[in-house]
Amino acid sequence: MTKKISSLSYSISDLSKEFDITTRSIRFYEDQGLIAPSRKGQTRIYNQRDRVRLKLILRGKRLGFSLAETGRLFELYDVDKTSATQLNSIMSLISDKKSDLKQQLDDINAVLIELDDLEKNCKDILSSLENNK
Amino acid sequence: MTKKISSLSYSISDLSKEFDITTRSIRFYEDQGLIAPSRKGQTRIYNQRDRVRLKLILRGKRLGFSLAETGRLFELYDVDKTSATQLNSIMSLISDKKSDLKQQLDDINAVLIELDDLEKNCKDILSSLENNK
DNA sequence: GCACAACTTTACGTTAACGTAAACTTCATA
DNA sequence: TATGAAGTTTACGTTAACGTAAAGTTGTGC
Repeated sequence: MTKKISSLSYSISDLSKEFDITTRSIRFYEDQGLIAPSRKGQTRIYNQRDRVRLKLILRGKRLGFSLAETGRLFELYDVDKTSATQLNSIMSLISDKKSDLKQQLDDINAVLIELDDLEKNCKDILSSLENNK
Repeated sequence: MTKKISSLSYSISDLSKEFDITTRSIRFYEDQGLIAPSRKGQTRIYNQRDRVRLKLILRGKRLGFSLAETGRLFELYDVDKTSATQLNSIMSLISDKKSDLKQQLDDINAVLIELDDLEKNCKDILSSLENNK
C-alpha cells in the first residue's frame, strides 16, 4: 500500500512515516476512539481530518495531555452545544485547561531561564579551560 | 511526627500536606534517587534543599518530564564539570531541553488561542440563547 | 502501661500507552 | 504462481509512577 489512493487520503504507513510513530500507535488511538478512519475492505484509509487529529494528538502528548484528555478536547468541537447547562460545563472545562496551560507557560519560562544560566556557566568554564591551555 | 524538628526541617507528612501528594510518592522519589533526606533513627528528615527538590520534581511533572529526566537535570547542577568533553555533552543536553521547551511554548500558545476562540463561541451562543428567552 | 498516631519496610496490584509476536489476508510483480 | 511487502486481528508483555495492604517500630498523651 505504498501508492497514495488519492491526493487527500493516506495509508497507515504514510502517516506513521510522516509523524515518525508506529502503526501500532495509530491503531491504538483508533481503539481509544480518537480517530475513525474509513475502510476500503479491511484496510484503513485516512483523510485530511484524520491527519489533523493525529497531529493534534501528538501536540497534546508534547504538552503532557493524556489520550483521554485530548479526546475530551476533541469532543468540545464535536458536541452540538444546545443546552445552556452543557455550554456552561464546557466553558468551565475550557477555563480549567486554560489555567493549566498558563501555569505551564510560567513553568517553562522559569526552566528556560535556569537553563540559559546553566549554559552560560558551562561556556564560562569552557573558555577558561581554553585559555589555560 | 506532627511537630517540626527545627525551623528548617520537615517531616514526610509536612511535605505531603504542603504539596498535596502522598507520602508514598515522596518515598518513591527517594527510591529513584531524586531526594536523599537525612535520618533520625529510621525516620526521614527533610531540609530546605529536599523541599526545593520536591518542588522542582512537581514542576517537572507539570511539564511532562519523567522522573528520570528531572533526575538528569538535577545532575547537571551537581556534577563537577571538570572535563571539556563532559561540559560539551552537558551543553548539548541543555540545548536539547531548550528546544523541547521552546516547542512546548509554541504548542501552548497555539492551544490557548484555540481555547480562547472556543470560549468566545460558547459565550456567543449562550448570549443568543439568553436573548431568545 | 497502653492506646494510637505517625512513621517505617516489603511486596504485590494497577493503569496508560504502547511493544511484540503470531497467524492471517491482499496485492503487485518477477 | 509464488514470493514479498503492507495490511489486518488477537492477545500477551512491558514500563513508569505510583496505590494499597500487611506487619512492624517509635514517640506521646492519658
